[in-house]
Amino acid sequence: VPIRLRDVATMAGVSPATVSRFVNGHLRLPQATGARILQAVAATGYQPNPHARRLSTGRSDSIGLVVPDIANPFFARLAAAVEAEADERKLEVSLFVTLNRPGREREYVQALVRNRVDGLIFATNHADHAEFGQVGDLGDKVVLVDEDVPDLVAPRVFCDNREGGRLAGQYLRELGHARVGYVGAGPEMISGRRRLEGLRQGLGPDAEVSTAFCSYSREGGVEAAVALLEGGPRVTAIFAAADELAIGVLEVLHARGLRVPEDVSLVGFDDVAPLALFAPAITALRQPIEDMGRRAVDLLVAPDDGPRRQGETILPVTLIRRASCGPARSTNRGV
Amino acid sequence: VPIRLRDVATMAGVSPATVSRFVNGHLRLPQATGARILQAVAATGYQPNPHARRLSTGRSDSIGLVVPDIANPFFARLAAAVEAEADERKLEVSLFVTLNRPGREREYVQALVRNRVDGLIFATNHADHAEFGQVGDLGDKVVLVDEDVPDLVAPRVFCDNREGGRLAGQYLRELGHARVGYVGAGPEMISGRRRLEGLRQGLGPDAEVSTAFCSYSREGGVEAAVALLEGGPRVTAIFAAADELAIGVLEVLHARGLRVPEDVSLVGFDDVAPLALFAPAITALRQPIEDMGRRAVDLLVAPDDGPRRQGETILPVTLIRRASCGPARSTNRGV
DNA sequence: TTGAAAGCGCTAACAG
DNA sequence: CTGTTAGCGCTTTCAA
Repeated sequence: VPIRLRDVATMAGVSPATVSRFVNGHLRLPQATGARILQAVAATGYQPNPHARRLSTGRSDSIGLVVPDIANPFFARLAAAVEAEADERKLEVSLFVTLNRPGREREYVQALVRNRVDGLIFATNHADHAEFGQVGDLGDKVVLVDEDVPDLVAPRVFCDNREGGRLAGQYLRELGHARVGYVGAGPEMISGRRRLEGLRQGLGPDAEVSTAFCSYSREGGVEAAVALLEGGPRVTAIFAAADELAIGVLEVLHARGLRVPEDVSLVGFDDVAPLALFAPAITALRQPIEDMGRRAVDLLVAPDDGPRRQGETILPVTLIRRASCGPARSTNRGV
Repeated sequence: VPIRLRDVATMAGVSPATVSRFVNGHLRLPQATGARILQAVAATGYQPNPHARRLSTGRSDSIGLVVPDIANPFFARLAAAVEAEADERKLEVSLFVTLNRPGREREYVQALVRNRVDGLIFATNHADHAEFGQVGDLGDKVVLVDEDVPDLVAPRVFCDNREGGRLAGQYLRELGHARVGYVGAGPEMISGRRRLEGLRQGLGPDAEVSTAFCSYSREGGVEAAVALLEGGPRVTAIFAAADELAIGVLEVLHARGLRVPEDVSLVGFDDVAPLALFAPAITALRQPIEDMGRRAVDLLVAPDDGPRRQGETILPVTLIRRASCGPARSTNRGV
């Protein structure tokens, strides 16, 4: 039989309201009374009924994490960070996976509006958010992570995409590369746009960059790599705007007998896969995922008018140099 | 302003009870009345308040997924499968990450008992479940996945651990290996015990296997590999009972200048990491994680007395042959 | 068949 | 400062 607040109250010889206030910390009680209550709670093993509490308060003390695919290591690590931070704040996390199913986002907003969750941490990796972008005022209950949703008013947590691109471009330029391929999201996505801009900036005005836009998936990387190989000028290096893309590119390169980095250099982005053990170990920009996840929760629970609620939070990226980039030589077989 | 059931009822000219019954499918209504209700729902955009419903029914229509670490690709993929299956059944999933923090498991059981979730899918990768094993009757509300918790009465979903070990052993024997190292969990864990038994069985009675027990983590793999290298007889092949372990072993091998498979062959387990792209591509037993996750949800929602509720469900594993295993030669440098 | 009313367990005005 | 009371919004017996 479940123990109710009332049972505890009876046992401690006080009213339910007193117990409620006391256990929720809204009330200081004389030593003796407090002890009696605590004692009754311990004796009965009382645990409050969360649904009753939620119905009464209108809060759920839980947040929703929306990701395209939790099997993707990037979002899995984001989830780990979000869960850890939420846990510290006694918040439960509900997992919502979109798998790019249309209409899902609206459902999650409904979940929010109906107080099923107190807030939403929203991560995406594609650009199609027709419905979601249009929802009106979500009252600072949503935080966007990693990718933008145009027209949606909400604080954002991004890594420094532009700087990441710039770092890669600069590094490649130092190695002498002047014809570089970009594999990644197109300008309709903020990550794609900024990384590409950064890449161009880092490479300098004399470099030539060929772009092959694709979705963030291994297949996307394969297709883009093929497109790069078949059309346009030969490149001596490829910048792939995600690990999975780099993996797809690498597969194509391997399949065509192109060596990395002797024939083509390769830079990835995210650094969530065990890139160090690949053949060759892949150089990549590392996103501060843990920080991003924790910060997102931070922002979500911050008071509505707090200073941290506005605009973008940009967290720094790091270039992790491994074996997949080498000097551009005139003898390169190129792509 | 939120729309309540009552508002819809008023608008449709019926009582709240009727609307409730109708929208929950407990009641068939004359065409006209039904249409009026539907119309009112649509017009107002009514969404039931989940907390009120949960309080009233004592169900939450959500399940808890307990994993040691969601950043671990194995559990991330398990989560993806569980979420997908749960979603199809209109079940929400709450994510509980233990990070091996003691006492957590008791909390999750409490969550279960308090109806915060209707059921728990429980995955672990260590053996210490003192408290959890002791809880009494969970009323068929828990399903164990991937690893056992002794003394806990609940249906279990495992991959065919013994067969996995056997397949590896047999393969290695065919390649001529007679001195093999085992890196993985010890006999206190069902995965460790069965995989090792299977390995011995597949290798046959004449083979010699050295064991290095460790926790399921990259560091565990490193330590175990070092132990294997330093103590005991040289081995010509290593069976690592998890991908991460194989990765740790590979790191040590690389660091010591040992070539795979020329000097040592290596077999992993799980096949969740992008093993095909490693140097060398790693041979591994593939677990049917998607099936395991879906089946677990299945079992959880099955009626209490259904035939599927009892005992273990064993799902088949597959040996994926890649480049990390080669013939045992007398010229092997060995370990 | 439909409706009125009680109640799920908790919180928070309000009153004493 | 403590207790009484009225909900939170839904489901569901029970009565009509």
